[in-house]
Amino acid sequence: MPTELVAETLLTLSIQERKVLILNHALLIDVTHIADEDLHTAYKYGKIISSIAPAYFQYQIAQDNQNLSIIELDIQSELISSKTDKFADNFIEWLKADFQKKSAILEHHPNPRNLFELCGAKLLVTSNSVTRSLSTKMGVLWEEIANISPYVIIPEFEFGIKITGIDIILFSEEQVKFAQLKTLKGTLTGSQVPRAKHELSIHQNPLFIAAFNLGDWTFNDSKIPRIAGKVFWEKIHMDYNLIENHVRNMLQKIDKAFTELAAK
DNA sequence: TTTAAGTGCTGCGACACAAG
DNA sequence: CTTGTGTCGCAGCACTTAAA
Repeated sequence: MPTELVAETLLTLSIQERKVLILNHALLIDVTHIADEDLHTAYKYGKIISSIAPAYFQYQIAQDNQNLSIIELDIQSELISSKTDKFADNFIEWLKADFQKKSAILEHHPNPRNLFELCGAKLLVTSNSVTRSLSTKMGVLWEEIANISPYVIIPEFEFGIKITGIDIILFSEEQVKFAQLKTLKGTLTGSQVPRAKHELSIHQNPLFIAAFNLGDWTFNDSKIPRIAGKVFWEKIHMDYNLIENHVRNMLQKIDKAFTELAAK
């Protein structure tokens, strides 16, 4: 068992090795003051990661400066579009498969799972699964795009570790912040809000983020700040208009593919 | 009266795990 | 090794109540 954990050693390892190392160190963290047992591991991971995060961010930022910096808008644009293009391609493939799957279900209709299947409404049943699936998958896309920034750490991508209630860790105003990243301001449904507050409140500098400044807030807490859209992306030195444009192209491409499949 | 906030309900996909 | 099942996190919508 190593005695201390520093960013420099972590950076030389594979994701899997990082995970093991962090797991081992997490065992030593005291959690007796955390009431909710379900959040014990989340608290441990938070502690470990916040201890190495400052150096980790410094490294990422230095590395970014050395290479082709994302501060260059054309480079940033290139990085974003590679994500959105890939997303569109993958999703359209999924769309085709989903249409076929739904056709098969409607032909045999063994056990209808919802009203649309029961009634053989092919386009409606597909629309239902398409919008839901699209929303969910895009949630991950925002994380991937944000991860382009050296001011961001996604624990899952970087360490292979999921922290309950934490999607993203970011460095801004000289602080390491633990946050949830959602699509819209109103993404969280009523019953999910108290849980989100609870999960965030055990970490230092919690933050609630909506990737887009759309809808109305459903998250409201006196101690946990919230930010949306451009304000967020600027904090991690990314250009909001660039992102919006690439996402617009992506969704229009997907929309077109959906229309064509529906017309068949 | 209109607007905002709070709550409960729904379905889909990813994942873990057990049963076959 | 495959298949079924349960849990969790993702999303949107309807409704009620309180505030402006």
